[in-house]
Amino acid sequence: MNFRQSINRPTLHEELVERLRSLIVEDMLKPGEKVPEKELCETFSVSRTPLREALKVLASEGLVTLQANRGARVTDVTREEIKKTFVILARLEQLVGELASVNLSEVGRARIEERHADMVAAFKARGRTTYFQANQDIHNALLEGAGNDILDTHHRMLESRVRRARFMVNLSEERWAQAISEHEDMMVKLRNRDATGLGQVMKTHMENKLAAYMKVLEAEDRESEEP
Amino acid sequence: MNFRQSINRPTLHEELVERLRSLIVEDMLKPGEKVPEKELCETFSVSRTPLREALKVLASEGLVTLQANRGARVTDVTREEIKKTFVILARLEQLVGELASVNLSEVGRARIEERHADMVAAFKARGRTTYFQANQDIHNALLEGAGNDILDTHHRMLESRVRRARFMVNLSEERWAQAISEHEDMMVKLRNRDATGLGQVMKTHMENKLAAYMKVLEAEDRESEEP
DNA sequence: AAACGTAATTATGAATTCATAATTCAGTCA
DNA sequence: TGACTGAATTATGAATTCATAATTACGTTT
Repeated sequence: MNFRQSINRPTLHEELVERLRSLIVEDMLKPGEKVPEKELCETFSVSRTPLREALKVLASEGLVTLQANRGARVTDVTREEIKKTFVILARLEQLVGELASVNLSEVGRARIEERHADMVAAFKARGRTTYFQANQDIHNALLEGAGNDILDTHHRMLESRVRRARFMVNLSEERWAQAISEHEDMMVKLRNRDATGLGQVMKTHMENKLAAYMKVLEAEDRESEEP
Repeated sequence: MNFRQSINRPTLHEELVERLRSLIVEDMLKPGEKVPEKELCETFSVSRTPLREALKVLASEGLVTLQANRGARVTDVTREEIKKTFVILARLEQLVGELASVNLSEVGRARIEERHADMVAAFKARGRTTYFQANQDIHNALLEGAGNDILDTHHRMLESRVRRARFMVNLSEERWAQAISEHEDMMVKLRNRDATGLGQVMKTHMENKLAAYMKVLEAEDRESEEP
């Protein structure tokens, strides 16, 4: 039995890392903005020490940028960096696919199929929130099913940097339909335990996400040029 | 002109992260050992605050493990974790190869060829230290040539966890020769700007490193079983 | 002597304090 | 009016202090 869990009272800075990460990923703290140390200390009612420790950790993840004597700012992820991150994520996803094909239990696979059905239903009903949730669940389940916690850690780090980007991508109806079709493909490959196949699809899936995102951005660029 | 450099006095905790990382990677602080907070404060003559900040960062990189109210220990990387790390590294190396093939300048490539020649010479003279250095330089140059700094960051993080492992691997004469031959292959692919090819070789190179490492460990296991 | 319990010591997490760098803002001069 | 100067204010990095958890040392009991 595992007693760790029950005793485990996470330390303040750990909790703060989580909370701050959420604030950034959920876009409550916007890119480029200064991280209001004092204010956050008050809202979380902690002293500066653990908060600053948490900022150091987030900085090492790249979510926040520190400047000596000028405090922390939410990293403004440039388009170039988003590209770079997606390129890496695509490879990690490929690996996730290959590993999950081999390591995922039948029970786990069945659970993913269920969530997949939910996701398709959400698509048909155009329920974006439900869709996003199911989608997220599937990816997390695959990641967990891969059985490589270090892969998991790095995947999460990279993903948090481009989370905002991923949100806006699926807005296009065309891309949405394409994503669903890619997911269908993933389920087929998973059913057949086709490691290489699933890896390939997941890699492509991610690459298409990037392509769709860049397309959205370019459209925005054109708009702002000639209003 | 860039004045940043001249003004740039890195903060204490940043410097400490570097120093501590070195201590761990160079095996001055051994796995499983407690990180002697007080002692290190004295040797670096800093207070506990920046040192502990540095430890938090190293913990997020996985180099150190924190336990609430029990301080920090150098992470004892298990065999399983080394495997998991190598698997990821192999994929990242593959990506490095593909990107470097495309992005590396001719000048950069020439410089790598030079270092490659040094490495081969070191191999022939059985100069391990020189060999390791040249090898490291080549990999760093490729990583830099890939032109993806985020890839670089994550690669370094993962590599630092298995640094010790990589050191002992090349000890076998057989593996050493194989590594040289793989490097020759890499140079050919790089000369031809064969992105897929270089990626493949580099992936395999890393996978072979893992295999060799596991072989060494298994041999050690057998020894300890029947002395 | 070994096992237990308890007091003393030490180490740790977090708050507070302190020195200094950065920023703001009022006042001056062109 | 607007750019510049320098004092006042604020924010930041780092040292110190404080409360508490963990560890050690020691004495007691069997």
